[in-house]
Amino acid sequence: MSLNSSRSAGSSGQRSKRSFNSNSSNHSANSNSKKKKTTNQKTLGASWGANSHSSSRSSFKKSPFSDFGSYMVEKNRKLHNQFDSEASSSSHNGLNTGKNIFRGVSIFVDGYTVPSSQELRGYMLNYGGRYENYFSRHRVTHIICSNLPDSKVKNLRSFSGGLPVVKPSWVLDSISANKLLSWVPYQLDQLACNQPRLSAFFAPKIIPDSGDALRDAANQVKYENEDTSLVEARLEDADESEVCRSTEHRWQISGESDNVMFEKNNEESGQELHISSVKDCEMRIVEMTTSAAEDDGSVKDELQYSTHQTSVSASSCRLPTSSNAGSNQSHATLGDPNFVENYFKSSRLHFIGTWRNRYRKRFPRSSKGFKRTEPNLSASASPTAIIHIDMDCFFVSVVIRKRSELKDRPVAVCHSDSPKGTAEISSANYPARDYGVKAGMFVRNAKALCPHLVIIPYDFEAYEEVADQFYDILHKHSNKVQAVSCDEAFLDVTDAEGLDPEVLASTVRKEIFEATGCTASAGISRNMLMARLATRTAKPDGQCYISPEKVDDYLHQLPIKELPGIGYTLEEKLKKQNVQTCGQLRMISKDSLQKDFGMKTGEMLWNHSRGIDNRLVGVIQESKSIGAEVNWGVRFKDLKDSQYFLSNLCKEVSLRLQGCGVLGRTFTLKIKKRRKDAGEPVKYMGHGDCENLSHSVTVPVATDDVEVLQRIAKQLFGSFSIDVKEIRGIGLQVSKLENADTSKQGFGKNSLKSWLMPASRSREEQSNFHSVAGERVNVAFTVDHLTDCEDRRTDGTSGQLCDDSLGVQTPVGNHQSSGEPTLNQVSAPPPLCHLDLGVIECLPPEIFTELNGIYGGVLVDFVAKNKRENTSATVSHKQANGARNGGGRPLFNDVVPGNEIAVENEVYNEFKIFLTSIQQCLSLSSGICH
DNA sequence: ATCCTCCCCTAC
DNA sequence: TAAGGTAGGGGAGGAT
Ligand SMILES: Nc1ccn([C@H]2C[C@H](O)[C@@H](COP(=O)(O)OP(=O)(O)OP(=O)(O)O)O2)c(=O)n1
Ligand SMILES: [Mg+2]
Ligand SMILES: [Mg+2]
Repeated sequence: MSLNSSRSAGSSGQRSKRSFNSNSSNHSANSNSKKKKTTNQKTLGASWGANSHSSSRSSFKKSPFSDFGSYMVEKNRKLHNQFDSEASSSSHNGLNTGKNIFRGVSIFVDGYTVPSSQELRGYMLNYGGRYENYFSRHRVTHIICSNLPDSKVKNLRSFSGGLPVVKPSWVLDSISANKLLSWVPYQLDQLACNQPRLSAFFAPKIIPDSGDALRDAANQVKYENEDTSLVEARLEDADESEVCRSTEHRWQISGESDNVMFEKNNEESGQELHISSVKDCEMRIVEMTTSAAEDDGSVKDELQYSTHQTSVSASSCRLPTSSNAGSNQSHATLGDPNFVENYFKSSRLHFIGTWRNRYRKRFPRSSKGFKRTEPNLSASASPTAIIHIDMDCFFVSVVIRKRSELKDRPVAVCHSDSPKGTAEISSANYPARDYGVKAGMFVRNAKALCPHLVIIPYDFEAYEEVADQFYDILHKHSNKVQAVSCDEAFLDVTDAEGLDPEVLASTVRKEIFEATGCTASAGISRNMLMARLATRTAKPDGQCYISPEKVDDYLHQLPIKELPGIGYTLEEKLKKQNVQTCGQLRMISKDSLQKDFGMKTGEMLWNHSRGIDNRLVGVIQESKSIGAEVNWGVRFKDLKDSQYFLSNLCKEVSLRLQGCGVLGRTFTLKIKKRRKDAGEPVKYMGHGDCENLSHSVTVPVATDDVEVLQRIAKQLFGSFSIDVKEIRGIGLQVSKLENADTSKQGFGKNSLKSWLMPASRSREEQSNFHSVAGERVNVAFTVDHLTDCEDRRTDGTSGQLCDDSLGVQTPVGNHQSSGEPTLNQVSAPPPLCHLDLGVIECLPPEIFTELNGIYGGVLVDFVAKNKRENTSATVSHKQANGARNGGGRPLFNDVVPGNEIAVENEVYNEFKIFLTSIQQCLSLSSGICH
């Protein structure tokens, strides 16, 4: 194949073969030194953004008490701020009936506790104490912890600095007793002889020595393992039992038909233990579900999320006795209470999955994709020039760039170096690939293929840094950059006048190498599809141009699996039609493809097999959904485990929403349920063969509030009626996103917001209150909500315009926004903080109850709180401050507006209709609330 | 037709 | 031990 492919635009270390375009004259490898250390601008809340991450990491080394997981910097900042405002507000909301039991007490919670640190925080908040997210000898008066592993006791002893280290039951018992009890009887047993030591104040709580430890372990690998029963099997992932059983199950192992190990895992052929307890468990879930679905004002507290204030007032007397401190540790993976956090911290897929959002923050540029009708076709229009560029074996390259002794050896990135391990290879360098080692493979299979494979650990921070440099360079050379992933992007260089795209690609690659010490490869062609394919040919450390005339030749022999968009399943389906190459694919008519695979997919197949691709290189559009899921290490012993886990997942999702500045209305809970007959997965702590279930609900008020999320998630969870022991994975996804700023302060031209607004915002509005409201309700609500409980951005325009997020904020007085055509659309009900207390208080009780239900039960507390406060001040408070959990009410209230309600006011009447329509939306869109 | 929900598929 | 996430595209099938 006479494609114009060249190598070595950048590397001199292993200066290779053909050098493209001799322009790359002299860039020696040690030009590394002149690297401009890219600055630490980076992202705000995201984990590996150098700013947050490296700072949190370095502080982690010094201060063992700082939280360091994903988003934790942001989280702690918020938590800190929140405590004060929550505490001050709760001092007015009547919850702290128990007076200020903990006045003068300031606790720091270390490690896993029962109840959770968040619950303890809630107790302190409501009973006059303080809660510190970070340890500080100056502020903390008591350290709370229970049942630390011995390894940690020593450290605890050294940093406690003479402060009391007591069990959580001290807090609970004090609440029960309604007075502050002496902490002495509650001193941690393990520290009974508590010796104050000021010195080792910053002794690490956990030692992040992973790198060397891993390598040491590698060096002392025992090769005793001779069980190598190598069997020809193509399916890595399957539990062995499944291999024989199911023909239709999809094994996601891509293109791995080589030798892999096939182990017999015949222990425990899936017997059900404790049938009775399983049944019992199900019963309880069912009970919860129905009670939640029915109109049931009083709620079972023991099944609630560990949200502080609520349970305090309702069950503070019961909790202390019911929860045995430290007895039950069976959360996911050996009872790590911070499992979610820690898990994400180590997950490579989480890293690459969340990278995009970090990139968004780093380059919020809104230079939008350009429109062109026929970008692809005839040469008559200015021929497009697309460059696709991708780092070579990215994760490996970054780590070994300074270890030249490894460059020619087979190397792979993996958590484990065990020849028996089921850890996955993340990336393998090219020498390793010669042995057949590939990303996604179990390390034991990789080792079997390549016994001398060198395993190196992850370094997410470094990946993030190199990715930053990578994109800095790309943006320098083109303003049409479409990020694909942390190591891969498209450039549209059509408009790069006078610049040969190949020269440009070469330049860019050279700069990347000089800046990062890592090589990249590039493909150049007329569209994104062909550019991407060209990159494959170019790798490693090369570039390749595919001219329009060569496209047919290039594709003819190409296996269809190589086409982006064709994965395992499509390949298999097409194989059944005797289609293996693009040439064969072309023989099938578009109609036939569309009949077999659907309209869009059929067309995609038809187009791609011909090298046609009409996509445009464009800026990443705003995100449509945000979620988090964990499908590894998930093993629940009882309902409590699962709810604790889910609660943490909600926290994570809430933080991500806040981190992205969006609120969401649709919530989807995904559950992986062990398939019947599926035994313990081949992969350690994996999910194995599962059924994937999902339920979703759409609420009328967009939110990012953790408590609302928890409430919703719990409700959804209940709707599954699943035995928690069968759960192998959980995920929560939020969609129908709205911009938080416009949602919270933008005033829809056509929504309830304006007339529920505090009068202070608009005098005019106030004076016209009745008439205006009446009119508008008529137009906007009765019509729209009935026809359309649809998602809508707060700005009617599809939302990408910066104008709206920036300035517009149509001052309320402008409410008429005069006869906008958008009157036909409607916004969701306003955020809590925008409700006019006066209006709310005057509502008839029935309507108030309904509204409260719509707001997830927090309205009652909102009113209670605000009645005692300066109303105007609360407007600026974060919504969460007002979103106090209202004592475990069901998420949705089923009180149907009674027909007999005396309507003395037209406004109320319209409002009632609005509520009713919302109610309909709710009950229809969610299968769980009738 | 067009929407919605519940999936499946794909890519990194 | 090990860290199988994330988000968009899209199809099937039901409700409107
Ligand atoms: N199954 C996978 C695929 C990718 N990655 C991570 C590691 C890779 O280094 C990075 C980039 O993915 P690429 O597909 O670009 O693969 P590489 O860069 O490693 O190799 P190549 O030279 O083929 O691009 O994403 C991963 O962890 N697991
Ligand atoms: Mg790559
Ligand atoms: Mg890539």
